[in-house]
Amino acid sequence: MSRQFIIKPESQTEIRELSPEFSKDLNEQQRRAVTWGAGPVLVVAGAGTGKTRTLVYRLAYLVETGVQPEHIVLLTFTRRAATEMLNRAALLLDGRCQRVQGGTFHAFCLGILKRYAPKIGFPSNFTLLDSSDSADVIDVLRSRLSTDVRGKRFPKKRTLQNMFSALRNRGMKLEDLLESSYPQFQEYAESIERLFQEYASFKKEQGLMDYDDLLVLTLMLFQSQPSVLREVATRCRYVLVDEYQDTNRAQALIVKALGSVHGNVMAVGDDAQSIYRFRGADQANILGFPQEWSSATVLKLEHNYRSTQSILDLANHILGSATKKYDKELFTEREKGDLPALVPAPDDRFESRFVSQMVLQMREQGVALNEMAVLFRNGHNSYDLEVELNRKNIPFVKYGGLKLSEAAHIKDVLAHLKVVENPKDTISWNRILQLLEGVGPKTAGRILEWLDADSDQPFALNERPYSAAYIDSLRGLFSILRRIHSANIPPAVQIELILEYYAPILRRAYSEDYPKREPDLEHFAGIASQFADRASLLESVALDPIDLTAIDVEPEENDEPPLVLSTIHSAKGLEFDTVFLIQALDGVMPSSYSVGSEEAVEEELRLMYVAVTRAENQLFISYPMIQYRRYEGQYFTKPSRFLAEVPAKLLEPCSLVEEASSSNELDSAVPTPELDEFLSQGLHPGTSDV
DNA sequence: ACAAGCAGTTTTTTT
DNA sequence: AACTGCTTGT
Repeated sequence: MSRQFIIKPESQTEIRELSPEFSKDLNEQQRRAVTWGAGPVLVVAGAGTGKTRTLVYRLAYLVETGVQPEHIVLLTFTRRAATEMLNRAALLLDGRCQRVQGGTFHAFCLGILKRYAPKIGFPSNFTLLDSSDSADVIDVLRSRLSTDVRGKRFPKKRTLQNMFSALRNRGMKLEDLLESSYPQFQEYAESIERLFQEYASFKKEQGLMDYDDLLVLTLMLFQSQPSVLREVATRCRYVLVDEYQDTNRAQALIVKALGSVHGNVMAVGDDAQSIYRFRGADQANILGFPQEWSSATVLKLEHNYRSTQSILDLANHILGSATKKYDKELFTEREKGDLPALVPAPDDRFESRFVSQMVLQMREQGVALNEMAVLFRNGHNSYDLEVELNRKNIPFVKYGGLKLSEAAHIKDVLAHLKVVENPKDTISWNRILQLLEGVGPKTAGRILEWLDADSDQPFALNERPYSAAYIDSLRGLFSILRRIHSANIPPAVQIELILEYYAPILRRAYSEDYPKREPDLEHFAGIASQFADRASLLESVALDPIDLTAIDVEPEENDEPPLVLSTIHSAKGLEFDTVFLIQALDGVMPSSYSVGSEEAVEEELRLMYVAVTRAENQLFISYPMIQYRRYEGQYFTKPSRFLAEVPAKLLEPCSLVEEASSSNELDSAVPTPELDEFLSQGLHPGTSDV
């Protein structure tokens, strides 16, 4: 070991008082967190207690007291959260924190790996796989398996991908994973294990990394190259981690590594809002932080500034049945406010009409559309409502659900770009070749064998026994690839060229609904034009898939800011004057997938808690009493078990009544004897009209 | 032998 | 809306 010289910190000798204009914005608990000196600390921040504000002021405070911005690392859950916090801190400081290292764990690790990849046997221009890319790779390997497992109930690519992901970021053994989560596949353990190995070596051979690799390979790098770790960790004088409750084991180890030199780690989170277990998040990270960092202090933020007392009462009640949590009780100094309403609707249509009419009514009363949100468990829970909103001309944006870059037609376009960027990308080659008429899986595979990806001219067609059936379209494809490859043209123009080439293919491949897909391509072209080069476009799309409907292509000046529709997961960290929680059904919340496991059900409970605590003033929870299923036809639903026992003084049962003038539609829609039975065992509608 | 078209099943949440 | 398996057509 080389000699070490200890030098004293430059500015940190005394922690200065917060300047007065800072401290007047903070309460006592927040101020303690903001002005925390050195050493590990966990800030348990309940919903609506000013967690973001605290982090922003913490950033500003550190910079203000002389810490160099590039020595601060801010790790967040989304890139949006990082930019927002850095911008807000910059406002407090006249822009002096631009150089804070910030972003998601994945983006941060990508930055490290780009620099050090050769040290762990990867090329420095490795390709990043997004989740559908990696599923495609797995599918290729899966289809190569011997026939004894094909055709039987061998897990599908997405299932395999989820298994592999769980193995990696939780550090589990396959045997245990199968036993606990996939007992039906235990007989295939050997083949799955082999596939897992093959997937890893395939990625290494081809220079590919998936999301989990970004985390796990960074850890491997740190482990095998202590000098790299020291170099990185030395620059991490202050590490701030947001949403700590949703970190997985690998991420917790990365935090541990980054803090290994200075130990100034501030983790901020709310154990009650841990909702990403399915992705490997481990609530044990936040619950065990004090043990992991032996000298850690725990600070709590409990003063809620967001919600009325009534909403908070309901939230506290819901959380009351959670078993694992830090003790904290949120309080507010706000008024009591209206009771949250529980609204059973006869069916989906009624529920949509209720929400849309209520939205209009609230708008009349002066609540802006973008101050209201409709939340739901699954991306597709809002389809019916979306139709209704369109019919009523109510503008909305939807967060969560399908990503733009996961739509098949966008993936087609992206595959062309990827092939130009990396001619060895056989997955993308397969995709674009099969778009040609007369080319299927077999032919595509054969053409690929004939191609020479290593040559200087990867997009030149050499002499091969191509069939006349597709040779013309193949020439067309290569001609467009050559044009994009050769000229140094901006990505926007490259996209234009591809779109021009792709337009007839789109019409042929999606002859039924191509008019719906064409606007997405324009939208994508608009986003792509903002990037300086192809590589950064592809990287950004992989790291942070674009919401399909979240951005208007060109937001017009006097457009009213739209109503927000969002999955509960995507609404994390947001707040709204009025919240509608729809489809609050058993089987949806909690999801029927979760009911086998107590832990999973408890996560669904926290999800309900997150949804409820988004609301500031008004909260409406609704569900349809009847739904339709393909073959069974109509069937009766059950309201969410989390709401079934809530006393009426916390959650007011309401009923929907059709206005007298518009006939008795309601009566005829509901078979009455069964309805009576349903109502007698469940909730009793009150008399409030809507 | 292989591609294309049709019918029926199945959909959580996301970096 | 996408994926799978089956049938038909080249």
